[in-house]
Amino acid sequence: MSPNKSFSQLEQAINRVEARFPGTPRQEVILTRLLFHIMPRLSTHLCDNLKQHGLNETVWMALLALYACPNQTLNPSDISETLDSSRTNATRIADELVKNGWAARSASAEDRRKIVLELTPSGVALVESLLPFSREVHKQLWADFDDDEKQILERLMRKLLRQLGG
Amino acid sequence: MSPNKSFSQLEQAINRVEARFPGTPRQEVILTRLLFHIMPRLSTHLCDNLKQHGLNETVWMALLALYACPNQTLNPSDISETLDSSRTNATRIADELVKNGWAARSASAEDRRKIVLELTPSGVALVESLLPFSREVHKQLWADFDDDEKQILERLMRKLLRQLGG
DNA sequence: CGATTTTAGTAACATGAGTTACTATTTTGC
DNA sequence: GCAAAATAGTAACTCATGTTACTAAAATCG
Repeated sequence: MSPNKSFSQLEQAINRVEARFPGTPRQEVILTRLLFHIMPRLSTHLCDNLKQHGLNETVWMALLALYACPNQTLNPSDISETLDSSRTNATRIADELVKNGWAARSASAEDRRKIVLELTPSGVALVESLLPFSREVHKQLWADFDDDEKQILERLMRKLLRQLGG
Repeated sequence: MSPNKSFSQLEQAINRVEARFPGTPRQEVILTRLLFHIMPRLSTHLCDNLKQHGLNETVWMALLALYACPNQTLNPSDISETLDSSRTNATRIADELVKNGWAARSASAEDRRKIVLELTPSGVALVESLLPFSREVHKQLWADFDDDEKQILERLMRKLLRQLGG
């Protein structure tokens, strides 16, 4: 993973830049950098807990998206939208799901441009066997945060997302 | 960029998974997903504002790291540590800096395993010309957040980072 | 001191995801 | 109804970065 010991090295760099060329919006820079520092660690953390079962974060989310659908079917475009990734990537994810027998591709009857991806029984079984595990990981990740803190954080993140046009 | 309209699609999926297989730690999942939703947008946002000047987020951070040093020199390993990326990537970043004439490579006198990267006058000029611009972007990004909110957010993010071993 | 371990840098390879370009199909608007 | 525009899926290519393997040069310690 990342070889860095802590965030402090970066903080010192910020301080020294300020000394040489004053005018840093210090807290704004720190907040932004904290996000960049957190994300690879969060990714790795969640992925590690899935890799043991032969899947990665993206494929897991796709499985959940399928599982969430009434008839557990989705078009690649829906995958792309729900996972917030490109249509190209949706094709790849579909390939991966089919290759592992977790979903099956078939042509759509009503719109022949479309492909239908349907979760197989094996896919359903995988989701239901991993869900409790995944939920435990999420609970532990946020275990140090009390209800107030989580509430505030959710509000602030939504605000940031809005600012970024999401 | 990302084709998704909003976060709501994902929230609905979370709700439907809960309906089918109860027990979701809802807020914890939402918080985690918000981070994943925010980051690509934040990356793109910051990158867009640098691409116009022929550099990307990583190279910009490396330039700043060099600029922050007393004698504006750094070893590739230092780059790797400060930017929280692999030594391999540090080599690539160094290649990029040298190729553009922003830094120069030379052998270290005291430790012959090491390479010294030194910011050139052209590199210094680039940093100082872009800094005000970059600072403006940061200020606007967090403009909707008051001091209290930023304070709390910083505290909570540091806590999360600690939880992730950063 | 000399053998072993650690550190620095890098190249070759692997992974994951975006961009562009293309085809087939459907929808729209005269 | 049909020409033009929009949409779905995909392949080929590109970009950014991590992993593994290797070499050379210190540092350690017995």
